[in-house]
Amino acid sequence: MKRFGLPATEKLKSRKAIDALFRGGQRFSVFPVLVWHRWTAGAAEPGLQAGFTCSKKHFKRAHDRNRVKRLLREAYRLQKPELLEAVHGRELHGELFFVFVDKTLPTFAVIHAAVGKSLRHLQKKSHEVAH
RNA sequence: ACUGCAGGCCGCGCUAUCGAUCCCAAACUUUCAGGUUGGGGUAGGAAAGUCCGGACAGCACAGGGCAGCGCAUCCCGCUAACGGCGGGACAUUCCGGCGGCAGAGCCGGGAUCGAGACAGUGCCACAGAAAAUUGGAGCCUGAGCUCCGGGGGCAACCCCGAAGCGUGUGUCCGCCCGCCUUCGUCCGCCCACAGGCGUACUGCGGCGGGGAGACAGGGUAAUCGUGAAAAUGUGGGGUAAGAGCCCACGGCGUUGCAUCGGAAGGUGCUUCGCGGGUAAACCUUGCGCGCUGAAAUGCCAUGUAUAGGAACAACCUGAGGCGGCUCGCUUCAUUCUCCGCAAGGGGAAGUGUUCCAGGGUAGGCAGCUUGAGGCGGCCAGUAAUGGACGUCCCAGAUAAAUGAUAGCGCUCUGACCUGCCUGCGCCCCGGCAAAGGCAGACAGAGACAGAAUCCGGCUUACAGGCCUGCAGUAUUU
RNA sequence: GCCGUUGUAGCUCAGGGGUAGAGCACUUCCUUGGUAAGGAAGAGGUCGUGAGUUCAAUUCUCAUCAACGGCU
Repeated sequence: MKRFGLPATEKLKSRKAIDALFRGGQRFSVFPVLVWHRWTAGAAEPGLQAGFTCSKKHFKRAHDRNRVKRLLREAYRLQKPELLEAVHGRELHGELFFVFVDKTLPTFAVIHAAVGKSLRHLQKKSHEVAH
């Protein structure tokens, strides 16, 4: 498997799963990113599924929303392997959702830093869940 | 060369690393399927707005009426179709140039939701007499009514006064009778008054004309501060005053004829008329329009209520009428006919059994990308566009791919720096130099914007660049 | 993706061709020992934006921008 790949199976796509995550999941914020997460212990297929979004209120143009989501996805893709290893070791299934909450178009550096920090935080959270 | 207008076109590139998705191939694990490796493809001119027109799909469809919606100069053409596009013309209007005293006219370019205001209805604030068969002021007329007196002066004229309007306007003359009556006035007498008597004066009275005035009535539409707009303009005649009332020359519309044009329409003569504007007010005329939309539609998986469909069975919706009465025809009522209304047409209806399906769930497949397709030159055409030929397959996602980072290049911009060229000017005459051009360095910027069934248009957004045509300005030849 | 509605004062809304209004809020004054209530006066508008029709547009037409709602 590619170390930095992000195939469709690692994306959170089911409408039901997303609704459940927003209803029953936990969240924390590393500005300008808001992260929702939910963990299932002892899952048959351990792994991660992630989704990315931003508000239509803050970005009117579809072109700008696409840009924000691409940056989020790219930052996640490049920094996730560490977390993924930890998750596989503890036999967890994690559902993540990254929401961009700022109103101005960001640079890649800002996104990269925020996502990296939130992923380290997530690793701590997964550790708590496993024990 | 610059500026302006109109039209058309392009709308960043390359490399490396790490990814996403679709297609093809290979081997691997293997139940479907999945990942791995290799190769190839992957956003626009507007993908946007969703304003028109279609393709495609489902449903509906006896034939009309009303309503509703849309279109609107003429001719020809293009297109699958259009409210779109191309060419030419007409009308209105704007701009520039020529022309010229001013104009007429000519040339070039732009804009136009450009049918109808002699079918009807409505509206036109404020102001103004009046906003569409109007009548205030003014002007003219006017039967009858009121008034036109006195004084000075030779006279011209001056002064005071009538009616009336209103605060200074406006103010007569002729004739007849000068007779009759004694109406009027003055004086005297009788007398409380009424009345009577006497005397004198005036010219009373009648007729005709003129002037002034108020008002009933009538005529008139030339003038009237307005207003966006005031009833065809100018001149003459005409009249009590006036008026297209009449005439001449015009303006606008219209009838007919002639002529030019294929037509809209133009020109000339002629007939009749001259009651404004507004139809992006209602409306009228002509033409066109079934409805819903890929979340359409078909299929698979899951499948418990029993709303639905089909087949079969027998009693076949309810009420009424007719006949040849176990049956048939017909009327009314309820319901459906998938945007409205009324009529009308068509179909169906209750019960049981069996089968299909099915409240829900929100997964998958097809539709889904080969098409009014792209590219290339050729041919036809002024062009829109069409034709044949060759060649290519060129996005297909679905919490939604087409990207991220770094470097190099390209284009544009510059209160800066360096070099070179031209050299307005200054002076010590070979130096300094405004402004401009070229090259380099540095810095900044690279717009508008992201497919969602697919096409044709329209509209809107857009850094920068390129091309074509026309006009103007300057310079050179 | 498709369909529709609404933009008027700080807020909530009228006005549907002829000088832009109401309620609340705001400012000043009166009243009160003071505040509220009450009374009097006042200020505040590119009628979302741009074109057009008209003598005249908040109103009619077209385009555009924004907000909101519905279909599933």
